[in-house]
Amino acid sequence: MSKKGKYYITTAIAYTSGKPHIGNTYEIVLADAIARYKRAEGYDVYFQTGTDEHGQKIQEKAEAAKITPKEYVDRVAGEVKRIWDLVDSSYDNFVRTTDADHERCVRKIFKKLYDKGDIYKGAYEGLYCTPCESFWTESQLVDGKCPDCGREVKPAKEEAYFFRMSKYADRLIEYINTHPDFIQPVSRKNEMMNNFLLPGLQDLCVSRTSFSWGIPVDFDPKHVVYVWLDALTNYITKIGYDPDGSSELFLKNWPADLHLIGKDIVRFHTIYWPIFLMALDLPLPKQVFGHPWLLQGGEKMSKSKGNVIYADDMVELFGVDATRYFVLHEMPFDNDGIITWELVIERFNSDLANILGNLVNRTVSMSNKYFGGVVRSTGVKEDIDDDLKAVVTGARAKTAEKMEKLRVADAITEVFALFRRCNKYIDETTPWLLAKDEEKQDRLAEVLYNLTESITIGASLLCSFLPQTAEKIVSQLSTELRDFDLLDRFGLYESGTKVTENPEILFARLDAKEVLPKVAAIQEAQRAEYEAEQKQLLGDVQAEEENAVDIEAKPEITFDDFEKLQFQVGEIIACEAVEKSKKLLCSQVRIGSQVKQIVSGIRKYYTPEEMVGKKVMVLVNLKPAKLAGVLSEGMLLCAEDAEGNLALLTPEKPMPSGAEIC
RNA sequence: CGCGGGAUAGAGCAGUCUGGAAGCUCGUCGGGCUCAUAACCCGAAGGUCACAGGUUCAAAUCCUGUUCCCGCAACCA
Repeated sequence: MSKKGKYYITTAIAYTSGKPHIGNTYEIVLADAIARYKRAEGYDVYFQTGTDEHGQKIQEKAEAAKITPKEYVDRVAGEVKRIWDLVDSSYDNFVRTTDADHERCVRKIFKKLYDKGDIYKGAYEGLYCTPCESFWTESQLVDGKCPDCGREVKPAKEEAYFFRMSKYADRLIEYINTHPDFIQPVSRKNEMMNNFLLPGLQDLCVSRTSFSWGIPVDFDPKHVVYVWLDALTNYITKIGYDPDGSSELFLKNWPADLHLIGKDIVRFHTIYWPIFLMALDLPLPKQVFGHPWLLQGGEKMSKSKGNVIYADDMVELFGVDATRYFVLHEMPFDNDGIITWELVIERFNSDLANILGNLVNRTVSMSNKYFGGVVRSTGVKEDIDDDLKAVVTGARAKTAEKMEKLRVADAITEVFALFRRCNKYIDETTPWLLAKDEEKQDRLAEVLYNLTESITIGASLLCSFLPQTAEKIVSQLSTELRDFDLLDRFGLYESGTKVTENPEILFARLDAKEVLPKVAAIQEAQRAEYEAEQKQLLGDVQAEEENAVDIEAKPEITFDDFEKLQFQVGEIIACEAVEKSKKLLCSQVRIGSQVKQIVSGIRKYYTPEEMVGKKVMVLVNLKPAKLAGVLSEGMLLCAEDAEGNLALLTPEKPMPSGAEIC
């Protein structure tokens, strides 16, 4: 086969904060299908995946589990790799950001960028969001909250290193505009341009001192390298990039042909990553594809709902190839896809069992029944054969066209169109009638030959998507998967070959009534596990000692300033949760002779029932505002500890409603 | 008026960029067939393409407005 050149494909490396679910697993299967397909087409493919193992979140998780971060990531990375192997992914390299060679190279890269002046040392005074590991400026905050996750940000100051993003912004904009295929699907490109590039890029803080689980900065070891700089560079470090001289593998494979990632991290891959590469004087990847998500019945998967679907559960119930088939077939191109157990069963039965499995089975059975298993080409053709042959020999081109555009779901549909055509051919030729006619034995043989040949070609196309099944099929036909270059030719199946005598059922039909109870058991176990985890977390919190709290001091105010605030005792006479909101309670508060409606973010700490009857401290003259669409005419005062737990303030002795607080 | 995405047959989706007879798969109903895993093949029913305007010879597709849904964000008052 003629070599078509190299093809370097990567998935995002999985963050090792927990076990990946089917939505995460989808990415590796998709990448694997593309990698296998490209190999079959004759490309020299290098397929890299792995795990992203640094960061504060992991450090915290490890502490919670009372093990070292390394032990923690070893455990999770092992789990990730196990699942990747379980779904038959054919990666060439499974990388971990804790690998020594990666760490060494990241240090060098950081140093190089520092020496070059693209990274400079500064002091960061700003607001920090712990879960996102991100600093934000006042102007970036949306209503005082982290614009990424919406959680609290804390004032923090640290000495830090910054990357001059703005220096490269114009070049990046130019690149994106002149390379329309760079960001796929296109809708994401506009998002990046409008939201980040055109408004202007800020310099990015690329080091942290607030935790230690990361790669130390070479020349200033109390800093660790920002996780994204660490993670993104795996695409080059792990194929042998080195500022002091790169390996053959790197020189051959870079730039990457495709970074396959989830749509949530498009920003990092199409803005920060290209800019880092420009700074290193390296070419940019050819394409970044931000794939959509699989949603469980239209909802996001969450453990608390017990609706998370894991690859190993699916594999156990349906098998590896059925799992691969579902995620590949059901995932649309740029909108989110839906997965439910019912849909999986439906696809399994109608496509895998009925269309494909049954076709192979009936074909092999007929060869056995009529010719003792021997498949012979007799050359007794009829016009009706032509359409079959046209469809079969044209399938490769059709599939290739879809794959070229990364339309993997459509590509697999094309392969199944071939099998559907075969089923139709059986009806058109009615072999069972031919069998009854002595004079038509040669025609019958030719029909079965055509079918066997067609299935061989179909299986050869299928092998990128369902490798095990493709192998099983050709094994039943006593032949081998055929080279892609030969798939537009009909008639290469060796005449006189004897197929298997007892064809194994490829996919036994499933009965939803039997499968769904197993699903229910899985979901129940998940909920139980979640509750146990929550209980333990709660226990840990309670066990913690009571800590005094220091908060940042505000500027001194005058008595006149204080006089502007009017506080009164209010009695809560009614209270209900605010719909469409997770945190808010809406209370009717009697203050003297008037009643005010006040919305408070305390749902986590008080139920509506226990609120009623309380005498509380109210800031009365605050300008009314709408929260989550509900009018709020004041503020209930609370004390807050370091964890953000809240307690309402109430008069220490009984006081009437409306009493002034001064 | 926070940002973005969406609304096409009972279900899941394509088609929208580049206007030109509403499509695919599943399900339902009817028929055919019996080699096969109650599988396969053929046919039918089922849609005012969310709603209302507009542009056009022609709109699911372009424009304007409205409603509803979903992410994210918001939500400490």
